[in-house]
Amino acid sequence: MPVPEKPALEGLEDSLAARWERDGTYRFDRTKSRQQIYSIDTPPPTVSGSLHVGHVFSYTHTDFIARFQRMRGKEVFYPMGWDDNGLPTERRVQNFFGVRCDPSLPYVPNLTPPDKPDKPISVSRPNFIELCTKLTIEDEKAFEQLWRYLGLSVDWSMTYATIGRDAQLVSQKMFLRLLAKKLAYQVEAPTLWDVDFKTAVAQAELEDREQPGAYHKIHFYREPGAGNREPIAIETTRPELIPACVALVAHPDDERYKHLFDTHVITPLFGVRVPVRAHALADPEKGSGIAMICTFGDTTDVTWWRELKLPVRAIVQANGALGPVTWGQPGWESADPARAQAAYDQLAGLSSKKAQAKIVELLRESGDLQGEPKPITHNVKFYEKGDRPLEIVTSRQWFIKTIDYRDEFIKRGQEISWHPPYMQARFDNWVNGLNGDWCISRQRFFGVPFPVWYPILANGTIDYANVIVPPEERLPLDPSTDVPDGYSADQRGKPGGFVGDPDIMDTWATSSISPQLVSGWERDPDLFKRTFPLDLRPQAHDIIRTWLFSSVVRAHFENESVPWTNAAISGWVLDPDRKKMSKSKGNVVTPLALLKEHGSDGVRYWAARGGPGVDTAFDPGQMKIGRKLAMKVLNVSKFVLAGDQPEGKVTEALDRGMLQNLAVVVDEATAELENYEYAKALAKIESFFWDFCDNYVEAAKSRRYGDFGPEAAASASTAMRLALSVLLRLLAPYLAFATEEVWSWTNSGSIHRARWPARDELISVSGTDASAARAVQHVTEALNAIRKGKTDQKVSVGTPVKEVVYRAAEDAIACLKLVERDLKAASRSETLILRAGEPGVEVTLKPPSAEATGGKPAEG
RNA sequence: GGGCGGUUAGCUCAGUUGGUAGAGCACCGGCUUUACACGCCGGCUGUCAGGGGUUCGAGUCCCUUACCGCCCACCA
Repeated sequence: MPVPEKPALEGLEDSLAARWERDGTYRFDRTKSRQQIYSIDTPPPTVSGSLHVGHVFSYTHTDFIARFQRMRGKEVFYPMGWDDNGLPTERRVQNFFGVRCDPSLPYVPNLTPPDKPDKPISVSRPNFIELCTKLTIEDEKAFEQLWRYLGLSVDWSMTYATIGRDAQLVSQKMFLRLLAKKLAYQVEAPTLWDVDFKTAVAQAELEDREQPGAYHKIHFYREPGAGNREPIAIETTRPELIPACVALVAHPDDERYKHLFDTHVITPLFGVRVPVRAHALADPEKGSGIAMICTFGDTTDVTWWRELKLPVRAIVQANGALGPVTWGQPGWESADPARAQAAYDQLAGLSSKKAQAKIVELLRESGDLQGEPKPITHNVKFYEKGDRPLEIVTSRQWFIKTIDYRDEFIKRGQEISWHPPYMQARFDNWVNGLNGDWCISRQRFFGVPFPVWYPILANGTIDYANVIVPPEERLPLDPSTDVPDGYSADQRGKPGGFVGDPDIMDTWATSSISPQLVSGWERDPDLFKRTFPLDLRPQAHDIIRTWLFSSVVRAHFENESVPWTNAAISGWVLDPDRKKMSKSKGNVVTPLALLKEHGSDGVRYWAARGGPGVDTAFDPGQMKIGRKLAMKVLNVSKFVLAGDQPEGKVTEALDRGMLQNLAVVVDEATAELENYEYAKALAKIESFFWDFCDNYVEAAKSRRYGDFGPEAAASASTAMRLALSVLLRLLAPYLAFATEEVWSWTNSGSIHRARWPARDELISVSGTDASAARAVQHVTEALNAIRKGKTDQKVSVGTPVKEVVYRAAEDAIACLKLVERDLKAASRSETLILRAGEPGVEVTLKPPSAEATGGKPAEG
């Protein structure tokens, strides 16, 4: 392809993306050995949302590394996944199709949801999943287009979906392996619970939100005959949980309450006899210093309940409302059951919030509320996607063991190279701060089901202790539709029959197996051998505690290995208020519009300036600069490559010095990129590139035009072409489009499969004499001084002048003698005098000629 | 309360093992210069967050304070 007359960036994204696809430029060659392969565990973006500028930022970082490794000669394994699993998709499907999932229904083949049903229709879980797939497939196409336009060098023949068949297979198989090793277990226990989604949630999915609340001072009483009848004042923010109170607790050293320890007190309204206990977690400074333990108000209650071995009196149901209670029954003993019942009946069926208002009335009437509630704001735990505070509900859930293995996880963390290194501390902090095993079951529908069933005993109760496990060959399966071996379908739900586990796996339980999923674990042993453990996990820092941690757990238990050897943690994109861009309102920029406006190379350049782990400001100004850089690449390339330039030996000092300096840049940039410091590498490359354009090319230009004969010209053009070739390759990971465009003018293959530059290809041409390298630096200084001399006299730097006298240190002058011809030509002076001495420059203009004076009127 | 990161020119950020403060943008001025006006040249701009210490010498090392961001713990 010839050098174009007017090179342009417009349209390169579409035309080159199409060419890369046609030529299979990024196609993974799976015949290469593990040594030759560089494998990436790409994060699958959530397709139910939309891609934002933060995604563009971090995915581009991965692409820099992928392109660098590919040019270094590695065969890059770079798949892309779609996270179409989980609650966001489920909610969208419900609204879009007007359906609800009912796992008890059988699968209906070829189900089409009606247009606009009046009320949601119920469908089976497999049908629901089909609809999810149908909806997300469109999103995935749009995402792929954006990634192609941005220039991600992904092998698009290797995509996966987190709800896909393989993802289910791997998730279920790895779960059964954990079960067999007793690393997964189920237990009925208090669990953090979202009352709207009606599902358990994990520690990692919590967030705190500031909420208004109030301290209520309420009265408990000592048992008759156990001392004075003065009420004991307890401060609580959740008076509605008084009926669930199982004890009071104070600090063991608290003198105010020591006399009450191991005595009993009576709860207000309900007359329940509860013990007073001592526990170090009770804070004497807080409230009245003595607290109510309820089953369960918060996680501290759970701790106390467990450690003090207290009974359960649970009142909050799965839907968040207070459930029915018959007072006087075992577990609900009361000194006055009729009174307790009368009070409780006014609370039953109400949500926590409404029950609280009601019980305040009741307490006021009975005189057990001291003063008025004192409003406060406090942090309350929420499910990160939820709308109401979490409750703690006792339910049967699946767990993966983690707390007993914390030390092993920390050791795995040490086997991973973290980029930047300090991110490892976040991992260590999280692991050391774990306070319970990992709850992986969710009471939702759109996700990977637990592939197990339970027998139903003759009396109709479910025998959870004897889990029915399928052979691995049957996976993936859905226990709500599939039937366990040895049973028939009509035995489902019947005494003597079976029932499927109704739950699905937590989103992190399924996404944590992405290393095994992409590498073909247990499905493609050949691929697995060549890619696992992977070389790189790129991801953002906010999900170290979730995705990164859970992936380490799974690989540790299944593969006895780390899942990958490098973790590259990218920062966030911040808006001008220093808030995370994707979270604050009204600042989300459509990525495609951004790419169209500034060009993909412009946006890639901006992304490249945010180093690993560094939160970076959204800055269109940087994108403009990137676009200018890309444009400059096109233009200087046009100059260097256009026309028939003579080839020959590189003999001139200026040329050899420039190539030597470039060799240093190659070494430095390579070292930075090997260390995942793509931003630092770019800064060095870019700085050299501009110096090359503004100083070297300017100084060598006259000679290359042939002003000093063909051999001198050949030296210049040969050196320039070599330098350009190296610079293009150094810039290729960043400016994927502009560099490919230029490369195509003189090469047939893709620059992205070209060899990464090495110092040898430069040094073998330039030699290594230090004076030549220094001469280039001195030429730049001299040129700058001479240009300043001209600018001071208000003439263009291209103006021919009569005489230039340049003075500098003796060794600088000695170097400049080597390149005197070039300097004289670039300064456009009839006479150039180089002199050792105090640094300085004198530029003598030509006397104004008759035509010049006549043609240009003097300033007024 | 614990941990991690940050605070350098109006803005965005570099500053490797301590050795006279840098780049780009913005701003101002000059320049049709045969690759490029998406260009070229020049100029202006700093108590390196505050305080203390080590040192001949600190943006850089140590201590400390403040502020910003994130993570965790606590939230009766």
